[in-house]
Amino acid sequence: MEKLSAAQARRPEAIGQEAIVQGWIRTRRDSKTGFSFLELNDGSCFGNLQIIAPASLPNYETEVRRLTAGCSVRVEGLIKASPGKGQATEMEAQKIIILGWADPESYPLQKKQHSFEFLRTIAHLRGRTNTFGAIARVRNQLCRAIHDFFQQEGFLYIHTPIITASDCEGAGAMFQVTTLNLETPPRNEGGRVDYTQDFFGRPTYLTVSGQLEAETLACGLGKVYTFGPTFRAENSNTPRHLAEFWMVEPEMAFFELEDTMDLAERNLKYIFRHLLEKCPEDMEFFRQRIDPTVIDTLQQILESRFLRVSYTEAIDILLASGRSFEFPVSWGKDLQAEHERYLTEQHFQSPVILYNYPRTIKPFYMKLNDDGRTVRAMDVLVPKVGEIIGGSQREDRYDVLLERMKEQGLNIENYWWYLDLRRYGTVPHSGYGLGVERVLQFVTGMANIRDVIPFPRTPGNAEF
RNA sequence: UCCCCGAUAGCUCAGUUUGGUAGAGCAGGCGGCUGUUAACCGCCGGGUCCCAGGUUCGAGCCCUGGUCGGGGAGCCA
Repeated sequence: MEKLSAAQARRPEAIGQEAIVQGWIRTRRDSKTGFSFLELNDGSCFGNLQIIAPASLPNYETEVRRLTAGCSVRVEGLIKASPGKGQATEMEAQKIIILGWADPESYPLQKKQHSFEFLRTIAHLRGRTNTFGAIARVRNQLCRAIHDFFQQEGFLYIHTPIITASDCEGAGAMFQVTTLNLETPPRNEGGRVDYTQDFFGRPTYLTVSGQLEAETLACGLGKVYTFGPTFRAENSNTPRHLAEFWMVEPEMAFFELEDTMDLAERNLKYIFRHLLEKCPEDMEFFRQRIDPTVIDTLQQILESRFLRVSYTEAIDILLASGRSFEFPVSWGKDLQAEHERYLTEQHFQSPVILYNYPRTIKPFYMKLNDDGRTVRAMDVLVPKVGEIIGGSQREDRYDVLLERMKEQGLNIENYWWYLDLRRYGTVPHSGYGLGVERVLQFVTGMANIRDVIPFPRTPGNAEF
């Protein structure tokens, strides 16, 4: 007998087939006229497979009638058209084997809504809920869409290192990686820790971005992207930050900033279209239970062109808005969350690409404009979530880059290889970073980033 | 890291204003009813009121400190 997933068994084509399905019970409803309804979910799709368990089953009274949420079962039976509403098919069970009981007195999940705060404390079980099942499936399709998009665009998928010796990549505090004994580290004559005895013979860290390494490969292979975990040791406690998150970083030789904005727009639209096509049930769940606007918002975005607004124009818009912001607006200061929200949610009511930021608020690697005051940076801002893409054209002139590195106090010796890219056959090139969890938040409407990754890492929290 | 808010049954919460040692719904058990579908109806069991001090005849409630969680801010994706 063939094993079917719940997704397969729910399709009308399966009617008439004898099959085995396996999964976890969501709920049981007894009918006194000689059978029970079981809702079985195996994660293969949002919906449950309805099992009809007749009282004639030998273990009906002893076992089937004791099934509660969370129990795991194997069911053999016949898939039939369902006379009830709510599902096309159902399985009439011929045999039900209980694989594992779930004591209802202690099993934490019930057939009701739980708070996301509570579910976070049982992250090992929350994948069995509607919401986290839907997120896992959307996350999967999101990653697939990312790969499909870049492959179709002719990019090479490359792997950049997780462990890096760059002491600063312009993106915040880092986690140190060491095999030294922290209780009694070796010391040199000056009394400082002797890192020549560490595993790599020098201080090393978890990467905060694969960008610099991606640049080296782009300057030889053309269009590349890296996609992996990224680590930030910032003490950030917000619904939009994780200490460990996933990021896609395309890097393109011979791309100017305008090419990059176009790519970012195609990239996001490709993802949104893919998710609407591949996850209609899950997206409908998010629309009904999480945020009623998610589907409409994505569809509107697909039909419109992203606006491109320079930082200077954005400042003018904010100043002319007549709004009183908590943080005053002035040219040269970075935009605050409230400013970005005003632009995306009030003024434009759509995603916006801001570009040409003041040099003083951006990292060393961004290309200086001819005005000497701004750099070729671009951020894609979306309503509610804020920045989901940050990118730039990279500085490709050796002298200018060296000057900016000194300006920002970098240890030049660690970046000799990065400077070499400008010393030998330098080319204009650009890239950006796309935060996977931020995109997931945007498309699902989930308010807290800790609920779009299975095992969130945040300050003080590394359970599971 | 800063500023607010919160922690009461397995879960979601009320009770805090005005101190007098706890309630509802859901979940669970039992019974009823029904091709049901977050099923429905009745009964029952279930609490270290986050922790440690303090005030008081008496603290879930007031005070102090801590722990954990949430929201906002900064940093950023």
